[in-house]
Parts: sequence; C-alpha cells; structure tokens
Amino acid sequence: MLTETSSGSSDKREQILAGAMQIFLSHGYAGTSMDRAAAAAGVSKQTIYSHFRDKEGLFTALIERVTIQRFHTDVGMDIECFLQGEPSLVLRRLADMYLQKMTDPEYLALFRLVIAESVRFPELAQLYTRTVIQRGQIELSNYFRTHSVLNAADPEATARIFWGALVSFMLSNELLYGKVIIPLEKERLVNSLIALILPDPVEGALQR
Amino acid sequence: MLTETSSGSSDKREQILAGAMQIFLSHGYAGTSMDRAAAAAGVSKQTIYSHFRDKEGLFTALIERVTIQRFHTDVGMDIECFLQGEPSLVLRRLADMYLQKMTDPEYLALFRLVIAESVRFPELAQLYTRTVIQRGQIELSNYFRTHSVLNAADPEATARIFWGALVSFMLSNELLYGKVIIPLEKERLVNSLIALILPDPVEGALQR
DNA sequence: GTCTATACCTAGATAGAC
DNA sequence: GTCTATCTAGGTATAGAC
Repeated sequence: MLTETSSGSSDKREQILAGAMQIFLSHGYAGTSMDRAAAAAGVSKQTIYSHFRDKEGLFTALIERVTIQRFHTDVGMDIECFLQGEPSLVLRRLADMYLQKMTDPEYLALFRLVIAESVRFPELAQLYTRTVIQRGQIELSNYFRTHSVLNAADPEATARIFWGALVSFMLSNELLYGKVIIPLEKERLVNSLIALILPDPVEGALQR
Repeated sequence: MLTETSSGSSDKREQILAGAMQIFLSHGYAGTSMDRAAAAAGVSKQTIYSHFRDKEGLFTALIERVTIQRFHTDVGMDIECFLQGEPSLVLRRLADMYLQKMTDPEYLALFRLVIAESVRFPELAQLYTRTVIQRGQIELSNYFRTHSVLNAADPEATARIFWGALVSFMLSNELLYGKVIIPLEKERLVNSLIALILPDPVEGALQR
C-alpha cells in the first residue's frame, strides 16, 4: 500500500530500502558505504544499482519513504479524539503524544539525519518540514484558534511556542545528552507549559 | 590569548584551525578531506599531521575551540545590564539577543555539526550542552527565579520553554527552510512568548 | 617544521557471466 | 535481475628530502 515509484515496486526494492535504512539512519550519508548498505540489505551491490541510479538516489528514496511513512501513521491515528475534553487535559495529552513520538529512536535518527544533511539535500529537509513540522503546527494552531478560553491571542505563534518547547526538550535531552547534564522531568516542563497557556491555572492541574 | 594546549600554541596551529574550520563547518566531518582542509589552511597535509594526531584529533580540537570561543564572547558581554528594567522589556531584549546569536551563520553551522556528529563524538555534544545550552538556561532560570512578578512558578521549566521556543524557531527557520515554508515573523513569536510569561500583558506590548 | 611524493586502502560505480 | 569480479578515483596516513 506504499506509493509506487517509477521503478515499480518489488520485494527486492523494499528489501534494499529496509536494510539500507538502518545503516543510513545510524551512520549518516557519508558514513554509509554502498558495500555496507548492500550487506545490510542482504543483496549484492549491483542489485542496488539496478534499482537506484546512485547513492544519492538511494538515500533520497529512503528518507522520503521514512518521512512519508511517518506522515501516514500520523494520519492513521484519529487526531480529533485527542482534542475532546478539558483544555488542560487536552494540552497534556497532546504534549505527551508529541513527546512520545519524538523520543522514538527512528524518529530521533531521522531528525538528526535531516538536520545533518539539510545542506546537501535541501529538498529532503523541505519535505520533512512540510510533512512533519508544518503538520503538527497546523493541528496545534487549529486547536488554539478554536478554543479562545486559552491564553493564545496569536494561535500560530502559540503553536510554535508549544511545539518548540517540546522539540527543544527532546533535542537537548535525547541528542545532546542533556538528560544527564541538565536533567528536568518531563512533567515539570509540561506542567509549566500548560500553566502558561491556561489563563488561570486549575489547582489540581499542577501536581508539584 | 587563547588557551594553550599540550602541543603549545603557534601561528601554524592557528592557521590550520582557522582554515580547516571553514571546511568542517560547511561540509561536515566525513565530507571533509584532509587534502581540502590543508588547502583551505594554506599548508601541506603533513603539517597538519605534525600538529594533530589524526583527523579526529583535528576535528575535536577545532570544535572545542569554536565552542569555547563562543562561551568566551558570551562571558565578554555583560549579561547583568541586559536584566535591568521592565520585565517585558528585559524579556524582549533577551529574546532578541538570543535570536541574533543563534542566527549567526557560524553558530548555525556549529549547531548542525554538533547534532550531526553527536553519536561519533559524544564528548563534543556534551561540551556544547554544558557550555552553550546549560549556560543560557541558567541565566534565564536566575532571572525568572528573582522576578516573581512573572508567571513562572517553576523557573527552570519556564527557562526551558523560553529558550526552547527560540531554539526551535531558529532550527525550523534557518536549518529546515521553515522561513519560506511556514513563515512567521519573529515579532509575533516574541510577543506571544512575553504575553504568556507576563501575568497580565501590558497593552502596548502587543503591537499586532 | 615544512614540503613533495607515495603507500595503502576503501569508496562509488561498472562489466560480464548466468 | 542478480551475482562475482574489477576499474578508477579519492581517502587517510606516512616516508624522506630540505
């Protein structure tokens, strides 16, 4: 049920993408050799070259696939059911969901790789921005816009702040070893975030 | 006036670091060859190897230098004078200062490179976290803690949110092409950030 | 200390058998 | 389409003249 490309879909092609993905995600573009990619996929090097034009073509197809897949899983789960209930509960639910998605090892590796290669492969970074970042911020903007009880005169800017606090928390904690250097419990970040956005914080919402 | 290392300081050493830095910052670790680094520094390859053990040693010394230098320039400017005055003005001043520092091309390149190589060179990522990230957040935490008029029951968490919103804005705008894909004026982000943190937003502070 | 020249290896990409 | 074998360029690192 994946999008078919010009080369057509085949088992081998999927096998190559699945195997090479592990190596590229963990070792980066320049750090991955076609030999290792072929070995990880369980095929010979020439088989890769019969399915993809060159190393760049393989990498591009691969990152596109991971990004699009992530988009589809996001669409798969019903976002609407997350937005029902007390705003404080909804915001907490949203924050927990985004943080959980962001701390997935594959998401972290994709995030790091897209940033690392954003100069050599700008079109991949742009795809990532449109597919992952923009999507999340539109969801948040819509919620802030349609719930005027919240302290969000500018829904789009508030969405950036909410999302940005979570992204930066993940980046610092998971990729830059902040978890051990400047530890901060997730709950404290989320509690403060909610307290800022809710006009008058409910007593029970702040648990510490 | 730089910190002297075990190899001693020399003009050549500085020349090598300055030249190689440009290449490493723009092409990454694996994307930089010792030939290009030598050419950019205007020395021969063997001269590099007489000052540094190997490519990893050169890269490590280089990133350490850039990170420490950035720390020193931060110390150089008097942070205290930034913290005088109305909280809304101080927050705006802080936000503008951090955003300006973050959009410096060399800072952006260092940021991207540290993230890209955070697996191969974890000690550099940790140095970056301690020197750049932790420092900024301590400054912010102290301000929030000593100004209880602000809506910051948890100063450290609030500092994370403030800093995180700015970092993520920079990351999205400057590294992931968000400036053209999901544009948002800097002023709107900063205004909303200040409005959230100030208990009752001053009328004149929101300009749009 | 600094350069030129080179050893040795691995990279991406291809040729040709099947 | 798929594999084995191979070509060529470019990589890190070193040897030896000055």
